[in-house]
Amino acid sequence: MKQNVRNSTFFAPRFTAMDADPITVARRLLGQRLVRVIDGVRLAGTIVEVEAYLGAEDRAAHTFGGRRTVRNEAMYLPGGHAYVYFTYGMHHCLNVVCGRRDEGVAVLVRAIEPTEGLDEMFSRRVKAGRLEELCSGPGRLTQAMAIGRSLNGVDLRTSDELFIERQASRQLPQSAFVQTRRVGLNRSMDESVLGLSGEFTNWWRAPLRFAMKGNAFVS
DNA sequence: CCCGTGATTTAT
DNA sequence: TAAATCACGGGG
Repeated sequence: MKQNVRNSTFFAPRFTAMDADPITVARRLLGQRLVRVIDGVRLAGTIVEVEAYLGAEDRAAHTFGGRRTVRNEAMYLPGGHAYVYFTYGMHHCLNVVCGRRDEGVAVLVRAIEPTEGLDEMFSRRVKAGRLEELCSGPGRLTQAMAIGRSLNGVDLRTSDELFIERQASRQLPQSAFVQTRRVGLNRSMDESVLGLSGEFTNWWRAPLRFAMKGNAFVS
């Protein structure tokens, strides 16, 4: 039975405050609701884990050094757009572009706590495991929600296929989330480099991963 | 720990 | 043209 999209939750207010810097947006995104609509069916979950990528000065960012390629072009769109890329020959990753046009900054969505369309999401996952593994990981959540390159560059503030609904009425207090180094980065980024700001920064150690404290759906 | 997988980037 | 890389996931 397909869920009728014309219900109250479908018209929940959109989360649109994505034109700030990626660290601010990362914290704001925790607790918001990521929504994917396919054939009128809602797939949704609460964002519980994200990572900030700081652009030209960030060794781990696809836009490091101001690099502009066909792949990362969407990351230079204005804040509020989606940057979806394909990696390791089999996984897609979803990023929320932040800041202003041409800044090249974004937030990677690493995990959500699934709340709607669980059956549909399980059926899309090759390995249907426990609920805690359904959308916990950047590649897992894109597979469960059928987020692929066709959604690269869409405006999350206006799209009816992929968007974010305002869930938490205010920003989470610092005590509600943990901050750690980012996952999956090459250790060569451990060397400190002189960033654009003129200060030495260690991008491997930089605490740019944000996760809701004690949440079982964090990857 | 290791490997599948293939687009993208970088080196030659 | 070839090699290396990769914001990962699944299996041992």
